[in-house]
Amino acid sequence: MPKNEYLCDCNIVHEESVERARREMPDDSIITNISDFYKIMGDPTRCRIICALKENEMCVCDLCNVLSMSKSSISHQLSKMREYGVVKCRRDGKEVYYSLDDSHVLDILSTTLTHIDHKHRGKNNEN
Amino acid sequence: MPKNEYLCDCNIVHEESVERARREMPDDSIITNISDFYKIMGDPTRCRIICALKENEMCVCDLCNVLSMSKSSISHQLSKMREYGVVKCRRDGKEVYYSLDDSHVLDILSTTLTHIDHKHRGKNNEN
DNA sequence: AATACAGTTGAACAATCATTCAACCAAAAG
DNA sequence: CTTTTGGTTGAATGATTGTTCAACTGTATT
Repeated sequence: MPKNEYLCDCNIVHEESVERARREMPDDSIITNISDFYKIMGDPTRCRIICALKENEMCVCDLCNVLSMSKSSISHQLSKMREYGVVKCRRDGKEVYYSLDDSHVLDILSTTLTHIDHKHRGKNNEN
Repeated sequence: MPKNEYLCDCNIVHEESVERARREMPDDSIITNISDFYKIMGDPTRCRIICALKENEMCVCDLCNVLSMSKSSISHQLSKMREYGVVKCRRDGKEVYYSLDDSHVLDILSTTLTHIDHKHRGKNNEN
C-alpha cells in the first residue's frame, strides 16, 4: 500500500526505517560540508601535497620538486585547499610558504590510512 | 644553484625539506587508495546513503524515498559503493537490502563531522 | 506461460574538474 | 626604471562523473 508521501513507485516501503532515516538525516548544509571536504581530499595531487606538508612548511617550488609537477598546477591546487582552509600560507620576500592549517586533517588522514591498510592488505600488487 | 635532479626552474629549492618529503611520501598505490576512498565519500548522494544505512539495512526503494531520488540513480551509486567495499547487499525475494560493509567508514565520518563542526561553526547561514 | 515488480545496466548528456598555456602580479636585484 | 624571479590567475582543453532514459534481469504471482 504505497502512500503518496513516498515518491517511489514500489509497494514495499519500510515506513519505520524510512522515517527514522529521514529524521536523523543531517541537514543539507552539513551534508554539503562533509562531501566538500571529502572532495578536497579526493585527489591524488592534493593528498600528496598534504603528505608533503605533514612535517614542515614548503614553498611552491619545493612542492613542484617533490611532486614533479608544474608551478601553475600546484598553485591552482593550493588555492583550492586554501579556500577550504586545509592549508595556509605566508609570504617571505618573493617566496610563499605553505603549511597545513588544520590539525584535524592529519587525524582523518591517519584514520583513513588505518582503514586503507585494513582493506587493501596484500591486494596492491594485483591487477 | 638549481640541481638537475630538481625539475622546477627556480633557484631556492630547500633540499632538506624536499628530500625528506620525497622519502616519506607514501607509494603511489597508497595515495591512489586514499584519494579513491575520499572520492567515494565526496558526493552528497553517497554521504546521505551512508547516513541512511547508519542504523539499519534498507532496500533500494527505501533509499529512493529517503533521498527523494530515482531508483536508477541510487542503484548506480550503490554499485560504486559496493565496488569499493563501502556497502554490501543481500537479496531477499525481489528486494535487495543494502547495509554498511565497513565499520571504519563511520569512524572516519564521525571524525570528519567533528572537524566540520569545528570549522564551520556559525558560518552555515552565510552566503 | 504471462504479467508485475524490485532492481540493474549501458549509453547519452550536462556538469565538474585537473592540468596546461600564456599573461600577469609582486618583490628583489641590477 | 628595468629585469629577473617566485608565484598567481583566467581561459581553454580533455578527462571524469552524476543523473536520466530506456532496455533489460531475476523473482514472485496469477
